[in-house]
Amino acid sequence: MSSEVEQIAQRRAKLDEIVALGVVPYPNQFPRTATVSALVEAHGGKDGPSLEAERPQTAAAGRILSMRSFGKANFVVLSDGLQRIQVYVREDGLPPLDFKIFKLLDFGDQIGVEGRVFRTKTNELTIFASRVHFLSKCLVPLPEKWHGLTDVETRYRQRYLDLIVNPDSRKVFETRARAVASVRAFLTNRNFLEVETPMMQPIAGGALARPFTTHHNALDIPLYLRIAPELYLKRLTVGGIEKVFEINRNFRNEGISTQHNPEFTMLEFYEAYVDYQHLMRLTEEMLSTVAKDVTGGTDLAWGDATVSFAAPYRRLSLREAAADRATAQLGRPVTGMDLRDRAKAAEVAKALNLDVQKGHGAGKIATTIFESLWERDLVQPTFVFDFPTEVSPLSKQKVDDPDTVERFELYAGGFEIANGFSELNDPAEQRRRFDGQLKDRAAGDAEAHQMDEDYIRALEYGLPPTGGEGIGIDRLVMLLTNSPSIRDVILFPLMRPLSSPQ
RNA sequence: GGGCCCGUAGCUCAAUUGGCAGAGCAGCAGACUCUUAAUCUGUUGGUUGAAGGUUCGAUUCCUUCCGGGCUCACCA
Repeated sequence: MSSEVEQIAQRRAKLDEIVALGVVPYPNQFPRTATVSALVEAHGGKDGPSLEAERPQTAAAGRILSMRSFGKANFVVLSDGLQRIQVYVREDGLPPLDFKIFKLLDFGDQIGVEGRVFRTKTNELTIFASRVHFLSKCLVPLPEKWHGLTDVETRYRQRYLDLIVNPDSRKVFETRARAVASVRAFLTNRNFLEVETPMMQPIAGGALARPFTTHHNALDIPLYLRIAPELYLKRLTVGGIEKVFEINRNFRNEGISTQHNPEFTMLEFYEAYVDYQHLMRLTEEMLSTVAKDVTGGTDLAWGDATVSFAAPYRRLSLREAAADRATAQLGRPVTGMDLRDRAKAAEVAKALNLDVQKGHGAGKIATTIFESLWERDLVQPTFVFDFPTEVSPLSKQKVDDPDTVERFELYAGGFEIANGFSELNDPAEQRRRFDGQLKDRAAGDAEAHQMDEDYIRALEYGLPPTGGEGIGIDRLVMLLTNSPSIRDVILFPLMRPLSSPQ
């Protein structure tokens, strides 16, 4: 009998036998003296004779990842989730009760082991067990030791299984943690203050996206899960926090793809008295530093390519770059100036088989043309700068060019990973921009920005010239870990719930 | 939401033109006191994602549904 149900029954019966031996089935603690990782770290470089001389004693604990039995001699691979060490269990090496317990163990069980560290004849670092303690039962059969777990659905739905049997998965999340720590250190070292602003907001602002809605009972008001922290962070800049950042979740009620999860982690930072040129330089410095901290270098493997995060990054003017490629694509001259003219831009877009909607002005069309012709090819880090004002309701216009804002997006790996701009700090102009967004909204654009009177009031107190930027942490981690899907770098990506059988 | 593809034992995968649902690992029983994908002998385990349909006969063909992957659209 060895269907899953039957194997669970067998394992439960073994647990009962362990209890019958007088053992506490689920003990409350185990006093270990070292983690498996610490043992590997401490003794991994020592040879057999030096370990024989030292005879280091240890008490370690972990999950059994494989068992090789020779009857009275047995080898067990023990894991702390990060590293693995072999345990040698022989009948004449430990108390009779411990050996009885050992014989009732299964692949996947949690045990504690006391013993000394040595090397076997085959030079494997090993704990020679003098005691074996039962810590917890794995009642459900685990995936196979050799092939591991490859079914992506199960890996995402039961991430714990993925972490148990696929060491590479654990490495991704170790890397993710180091990347976040590196970003935090980079900014903190430059006197940025880390803050936390509302995740539940009465007006979901700071980006163009559809929010999730919720409701507060006591106040009886609707609330939105934030789509960006932007407007709150700029209120803090008004309040005199000249360098501020937040690393936290945003929520957008939109499609799911290999590059989109409904909740995702964003870094946003604001620095007073600087413009977008400064932000681009700071970004180059930050990302090359993070890449080095996390991977040891600035060259990252990305599929078949290598992405270099060494500064400086290529810079492309949005309209000029779009016009260049449109020229090549259509075999006739298209200029950046053409893309400022609604009729000409729409004509070019149609020639490129792009969808042009009535409400879309020249700026939106130029942006669409750029994305369709360039985005996928931007594998090496590239700043795309000088966006149309029309698609940038929170960015500051260029002094000599009101149709263009001081804004950039950073692309790498073929997708956008950052968005930064000189912040619009003129309250009157901000009100005009919001009014323009309200018209889009009235025309049916659910992602258009809402009016935020409280934010305008804050601007009326005087926001200094400020540069602000958001960096998608999940996408950055995708690049740092060579992960093709955002779900590979999010521990529990959103999945459709499995319907329970009636 | 559209298009294409996938779903077989706990895991990884087979199954010829529509003709008895299989293997390896895991499990179970046994041998084995330095193995490491241990080995050897024996062995259990299936509502082939679900429900219908066609057929003498369906894992295979058709329909619907459920779940997933890639991709397009949308977005970061």
